[in-house]
Amino acid sequence: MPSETAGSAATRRPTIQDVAAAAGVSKGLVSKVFNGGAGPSAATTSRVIAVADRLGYRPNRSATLLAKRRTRLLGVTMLPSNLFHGELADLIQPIAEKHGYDIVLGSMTGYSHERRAIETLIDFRCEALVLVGPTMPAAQLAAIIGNVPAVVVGRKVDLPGADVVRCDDERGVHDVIDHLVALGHRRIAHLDGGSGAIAALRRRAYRAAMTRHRLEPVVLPGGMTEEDGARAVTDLLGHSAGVDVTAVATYNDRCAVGVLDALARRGIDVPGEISVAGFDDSLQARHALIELTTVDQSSAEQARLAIQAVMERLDGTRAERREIVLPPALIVRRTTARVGRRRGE
Amino acid sequence: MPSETAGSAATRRPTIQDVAAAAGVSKGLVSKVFNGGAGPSAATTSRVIAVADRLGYRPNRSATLLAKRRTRLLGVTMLPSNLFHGELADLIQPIAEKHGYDIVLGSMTGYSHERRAIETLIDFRCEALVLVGPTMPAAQLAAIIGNVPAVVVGRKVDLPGADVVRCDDERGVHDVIDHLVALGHRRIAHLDGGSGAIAALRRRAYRAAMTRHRLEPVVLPGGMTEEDGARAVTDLLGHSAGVDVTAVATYNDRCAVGVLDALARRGIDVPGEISVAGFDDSLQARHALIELTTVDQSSAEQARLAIQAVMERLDGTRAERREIVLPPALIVRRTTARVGRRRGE
DNA sequence: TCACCGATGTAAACCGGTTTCCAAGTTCAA
DNA sequence: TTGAACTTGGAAACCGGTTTACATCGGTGA
Repeated sequence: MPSETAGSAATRRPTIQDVAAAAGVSKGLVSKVFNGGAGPSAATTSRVIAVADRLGYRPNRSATLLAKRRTRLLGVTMLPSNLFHGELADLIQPIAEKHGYDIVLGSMTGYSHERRAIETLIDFRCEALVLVGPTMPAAQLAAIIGNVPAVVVGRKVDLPGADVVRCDDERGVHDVIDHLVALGHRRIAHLDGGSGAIAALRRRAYRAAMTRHRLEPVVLPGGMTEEDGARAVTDLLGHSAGVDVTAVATYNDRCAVGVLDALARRGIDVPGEISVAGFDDSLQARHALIELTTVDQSSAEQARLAIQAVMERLDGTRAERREIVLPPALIVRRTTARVGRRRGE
Repeated sequence: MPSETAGSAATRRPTIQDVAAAAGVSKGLVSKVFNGGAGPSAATTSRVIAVADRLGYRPNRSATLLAKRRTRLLGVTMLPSNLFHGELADLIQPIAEKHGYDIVLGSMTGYSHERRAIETLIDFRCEALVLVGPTMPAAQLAAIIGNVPAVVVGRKVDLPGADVVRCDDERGVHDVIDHLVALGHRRIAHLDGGSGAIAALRRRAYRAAMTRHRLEPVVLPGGMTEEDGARAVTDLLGHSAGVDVTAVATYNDRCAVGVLDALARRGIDVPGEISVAGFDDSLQARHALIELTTVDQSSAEQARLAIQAVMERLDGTRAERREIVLPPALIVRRTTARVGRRRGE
């Protein structure tokens, strides 16, 4: 039996050199065996593979990445606790794989980590980035990604090197407001999504839609989560000004669910007393006990188009910037209804 | 102005060699500047940093990983679309960071990808693994992780090298069944979680609890998602055998939510006609329109203990295997009630 | 018999960092 | 004044692969 180098450290992983020595060939040849290049004969190939198997050899990823010209890695930033992001990542994975790319997830927890997450992905030499709902200012974003091909998903942002795939948020918001106005609502509040860029966009769209209907906008400071939605309701009902709001259009479904929660706890009927509309058409929204009126952004389609865009960049098929805007679809469910009377009136 | 090497390829990222050349020092010294070792003087340090800044230098992660003895990387496997996993990953990140570790997310989509996800993390030379709810058989798992320190979260599994942090699932299930029995239920069905290991455990616990109460177990084939829960209800009500079930204890909250959904669509009152209990105490469960009776597994505590366990392994503080079992907490909400009369009886 | 060719394999450079070892210069105490 | 110790920095080995240039060899056609 050929000696396997020292064999002293039971802990050290075998390297390509160990395999080469055990098989009695050079390490260059072993590399060719695994990368399917011309050179090794059939006999050698099977012998090397057998030895590698016996030794439990697996190539060192870092070394491979360092030595190879291309990494075939796709970086995807996401917020792990955001189900929308998670679903998108799930959808992206198999598509990227079909194109021969592995994906690396960069988890951004909170705002400051967004920068770090992107930098980490670039440091791993990802060939392209898929940025799911980044919240940074465009200029900062541009500075960080430099000339790495990127596609931004879900947010309107003007970066020379980055494509954009998103749903037409403005139209989605307008559709919601039109729907509520058609139901007779006049005092329609918007529960916003905080300081992010998408939140700002939807807020502006809300203001525009209200103005178009000659109605006065009421923006409630909110956030991205159920807690934010619930808290906003507490704030709203605390003020006397809030009591005559008959409908709330929220930043996303999560907020809307929080709003429904808070209203239910107070015994306020939806949609009898207040109508509520969300945004995303998440799984939660479809639930029979919730049946939230919301806007579908067709995330599967977004995932597909995002990968396609990035692949075109990598193939060199296309160099000019592209923005793909998908039409949203208003999904009317149970939580919106014709404006009604207040309890006790 | 010092020349910056060739300057021809505007695209190539500057390397440590470029910085060294531009600053007029050796690359070894540049490395020391960034890694805070003894050697460089204050003047040199600031000069090198200035040059690096100007050039936009960032170290190549692969090269660093390859050259360094330690990677200070923690691999975390997760299913991106699973909110429970996402929340756990979110909780793990800051704790790991406090210990000086970065985390790499390995996304496993479906069963076969679980192996690939773990292998990828090992190939990245993660020093330790946090496996969130792995579904593989223990023997396979052992073969893949080899002697990489690992902690399994949420699942009872007996691997010599791997610690386990989990909630006492058996007790959680027993608590649920005891609770339902105390409410007078006798025909209590279990909607199981499919083929995974955790599902098997909870299924067995359910059978044991029923047997203890001298009741006959009824296991409905389910799965992990809302759809599975809803489908199980359809199946159940299709059979005449199903109609006398008065309570359903599900594998997790997601199924339970699906069950509630399906029941609501059929106009079956919960908890008037059927009681439903979940498992996880997820955000969904707490919602005012749902108020699901469920079991809390204190995921924040699990995250903390998981990192602690893995750090002890890495520090060499502890070598023997440890299994930490957290007590579950039954959370009684609205969806379970004293057994009632059927509609129309 | 000779020049040439394809198949197979080796040696060495290289990817971009880190780390060890050593040299040169400075400072300081004896 | 000398030499020990400390500071600062450079040269080179190394991490584990990939890739290029080249060597070797049996076979082949002229």
